[in-house]
Amino acid sequence: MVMMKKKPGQGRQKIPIAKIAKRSNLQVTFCKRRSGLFKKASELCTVCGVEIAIVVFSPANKPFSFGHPHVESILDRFLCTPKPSTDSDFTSQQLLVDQAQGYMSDSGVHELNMVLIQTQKHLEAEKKRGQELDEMSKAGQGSSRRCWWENPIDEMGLHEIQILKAAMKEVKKNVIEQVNKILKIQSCAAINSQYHSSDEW
Amino acid sequence: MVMMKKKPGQGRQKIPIAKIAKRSNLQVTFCKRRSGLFKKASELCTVCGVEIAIVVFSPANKPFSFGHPHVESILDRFLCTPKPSTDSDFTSQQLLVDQAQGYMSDSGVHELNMVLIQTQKHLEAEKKRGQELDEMSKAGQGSSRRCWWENPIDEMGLHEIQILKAAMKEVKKNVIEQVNKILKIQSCAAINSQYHSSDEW
DNA sequence: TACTAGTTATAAG
DNA sequence: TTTTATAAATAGT
Repeated sequence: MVMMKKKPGQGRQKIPIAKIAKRSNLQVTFCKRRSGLFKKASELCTVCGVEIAIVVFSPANKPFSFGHPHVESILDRFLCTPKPSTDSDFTSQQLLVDQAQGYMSDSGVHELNMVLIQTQKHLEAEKKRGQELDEMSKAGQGSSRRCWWENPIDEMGLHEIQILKAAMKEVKKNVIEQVNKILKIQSCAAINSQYHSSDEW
Repeated sequence: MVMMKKKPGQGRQKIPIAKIAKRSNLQVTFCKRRSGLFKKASELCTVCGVEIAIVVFSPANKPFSFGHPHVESILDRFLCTPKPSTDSDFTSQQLLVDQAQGYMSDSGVHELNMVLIQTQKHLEAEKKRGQELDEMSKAGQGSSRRCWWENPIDEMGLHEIQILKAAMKEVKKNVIEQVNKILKIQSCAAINSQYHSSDEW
C-alpha cells in the first residue's frame, strides 16, 4: 500500500545517513547517539558476557571512551593479539557496502545514492591520507620512520614551535603525574619527594 | 493502567539484561547485537563526522573490531592523548547505575535485582584487579604495554636511562603527531578527485 | 530535560 | 537465513 505523503508530525523523522550540517543539531545528535551506542555496548557486555572497548573522538575532537571491564586492558590485549588469522575487522566502508546491499534489495535510489556519496567521501579521505603519508616520508630521509618533526627545530615555523611547546608541557605534566602515581602505589619510603614540572623542556 | 498479562506472541520478547545461559542463543544474540553495535557506530561516524574504534572479544575470545577511518590510528591517538581534563570515560558500572535509575522509576524488582547482581560482579572484578595491580607493583614488572615512566627513576642504571632517552624521543614523536593533527584540522584543505563509480563497487 | 510519534533493532520461531 | 511482532532508540519539539 502506497502512502501519498507522510505528514511530518512532531515525532521522529527519518534522516539520511549523511553528515549533519547544522552545528546545533549535530551536537545534540552526537550526544544522543553516543550514549545510545555506549548503552548498546553495555548491554552486549552483560548479555553475552564479553569485553568491549569503544573510543570516540567528538566533532570537537574530545575523546570519549567506554570499556568493560576497562578500556586500557582491552586495548592492550587487542594490540598484543596477533592479528592475521584470528581477527575480524570491520571498517565503515565494509559496513556501507552491506548497507548498500540492503538498500538494493528493498529500496529506491535515494538511499543508494546516499551510500554512493558516503563511499566517495571515504575514498577522498583515503586519498588524502595517502598523500599526507607520502609527503611525510618524502620530507624525511630514507627510512619511513623518519618524519618531518625529526628535522632540526629551526625548520619549523614559530607557530608550530609554540604549539609544540604547549603540547610537550601538557605531556610532561601527565608523565609526572604517572610517576607520582606509581611512586605512591609502591610506597617506597625512600622516595617521598614528588617530581615537579618546570619549563625545562 | 495495569495489564493483566502480556500474551507472548511470536514477535520480539523483552529479555532481562543479564547473561544468557543457553549457548546457542548466546551465539546468535552476540552476532546480532555485535553487528547492530557496529552499524550504530558506522552511522554515528557518518552522521556526525567523528572517528570511532570498537574492539570486542567474543564469548569464544575471538577479537572483532570496527574502526573509522582505522582502528589502529584511533587507538594510537587515544593512547597518546593526555587524559586528565579532556577525556570522558564511561565504564560499564556507571552505565549500570544509570540503568538502575531507569529501572527504579518504572519497573519491578526483577530487573533491579539483575542490576544489583551485575554490580556485585563488578565489585568483585574491581577487587581482583586491585590485587593484581598490587602484585604487579611488587613484582616490579607488568604487561609489556606498561608505560616507560612506570618505573622508579632511582632504580635505573645506565642502560635504563638510555632506554628512557629513546622513550622520550618516542613521546616527542607522539606529541608532534598531536600537533600535526591539530594543524591538519585547522587547514582542512579540500581535495578534488575523480571517481569511477562503475569500478569502485 | 521530557515528550511524541515514526523508525530501527531484535527475540523467537 | 528470513519473518514476524514487539521492544527500544531517536529526530524534532
